[in-house]
Amino acid sequence: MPKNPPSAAQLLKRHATRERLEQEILEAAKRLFAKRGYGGVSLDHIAREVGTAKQNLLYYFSSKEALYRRVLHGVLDVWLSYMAAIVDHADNPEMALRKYIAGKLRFSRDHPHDSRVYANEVISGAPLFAQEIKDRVVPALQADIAVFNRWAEQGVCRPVDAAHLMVVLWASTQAYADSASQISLVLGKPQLEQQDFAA
Amino acid sequence: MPKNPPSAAQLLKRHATRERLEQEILEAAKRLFAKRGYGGVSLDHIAREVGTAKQNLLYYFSSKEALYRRVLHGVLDVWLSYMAAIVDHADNPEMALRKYIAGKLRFSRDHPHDSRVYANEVISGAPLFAQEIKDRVVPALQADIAVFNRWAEQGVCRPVDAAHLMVVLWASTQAYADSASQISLVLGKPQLEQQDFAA
DNA sequence: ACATAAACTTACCAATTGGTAAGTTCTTGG
DNA sequence: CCAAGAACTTACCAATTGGTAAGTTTATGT
Repeated sequence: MPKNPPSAAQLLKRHATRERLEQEILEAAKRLFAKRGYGGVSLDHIAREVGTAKQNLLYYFSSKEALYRRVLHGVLDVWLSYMAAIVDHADNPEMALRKYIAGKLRFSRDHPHDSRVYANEVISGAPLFAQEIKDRVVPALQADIAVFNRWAEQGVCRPVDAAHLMVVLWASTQAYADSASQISLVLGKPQLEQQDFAA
Repeated sequence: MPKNPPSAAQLLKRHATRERLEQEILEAAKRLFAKRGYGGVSLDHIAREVGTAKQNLLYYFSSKEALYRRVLHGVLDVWLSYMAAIVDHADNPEMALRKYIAGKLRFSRDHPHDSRVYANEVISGAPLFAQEIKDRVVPALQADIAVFNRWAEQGVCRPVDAAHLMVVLWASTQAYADSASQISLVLGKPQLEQQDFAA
């Protein structure tokens, strides 16, 4: 009775191809969840977009909710990666702010789907997201808030309510992804960048 | 063969009771659409919330989409009613801005469901809303933008890109309704007002 | 060649979806 | 009391939902 333990190299290759399709699924699911929200998307929908069968999705992800959770997790990864900028320039408030806003605008421009999935989840009260937000987002935000408060103490910038400032920054930059359809309706064309750095 | 044309008074009364239930349905639908989005809500869901049968909804509204359209229309009514403030103080920029921000914050506080329905629709690309936005929202916004531009010409305020200023204002104030769950997670308590007028 | 496991399909399933058609109850004017 | 319309239910319907179970194909190491 021959045993067939696959070699390490083959395991890696399989792992790679599997991950590729998995990523494809996650990507398609993200797009659809971004547009229609969790309840508005069916597994069939996602499967057709990827070009496979619904049951194959369930081979990769044990349930719709599990798939959605993975999407959320990935979204949060990207989001946080764009958030790290502010601490890097902890010496110069204006520079830090500019970098920060630029980074978040880049996030909105480069990852609009991520931004919308995030927004959808927040609007619906973050039923599945609350714990991850509490664990990963809140600490990051509070670190940033702490930086602002330190600046205020040192007199290097005006004393603002940093928490609410963060809310305003977050909302404004996020808007350029979430409300893209409306903004382009108002402006005529979808443009960004130059005008925004003024505000 | 006796004919029974109902009297004018009775017609009014019937009309009134009918409208009351209709409003109840619209209210419940609004809450649910706000939380779960269009695709995430079923007619059964709404009917149960109102305490009647799904088929009775279809007696009042010819289809799910028709109901949703009515909800959207109502949301837009409320939204626009809170938007009229800025033109009333077309003489004093700071006063106008304060009134404006205060009004939109009041909207977010008093009508969070409306705000979220609106946001959901915008995020999903406004598939059913585009025309109404074009007809009703865009003119209002452009009127406001014109006011700002006039101020800039008169030198009574700094020359800003008014369109983007409106985007930022809209996003920031809206956020206090749409992202309520996240904001309260960051702050600990859900509070408003005093801190915001500072920003 | 061949066994084995991974990758993918086919065949179902009960529950729910939006919607139609045909009743039935309620109200009201005469 | 009764005709008549409005308000509401009951009974369906085909299509779709998320999910399970049991196949079948494909790749791979020996």
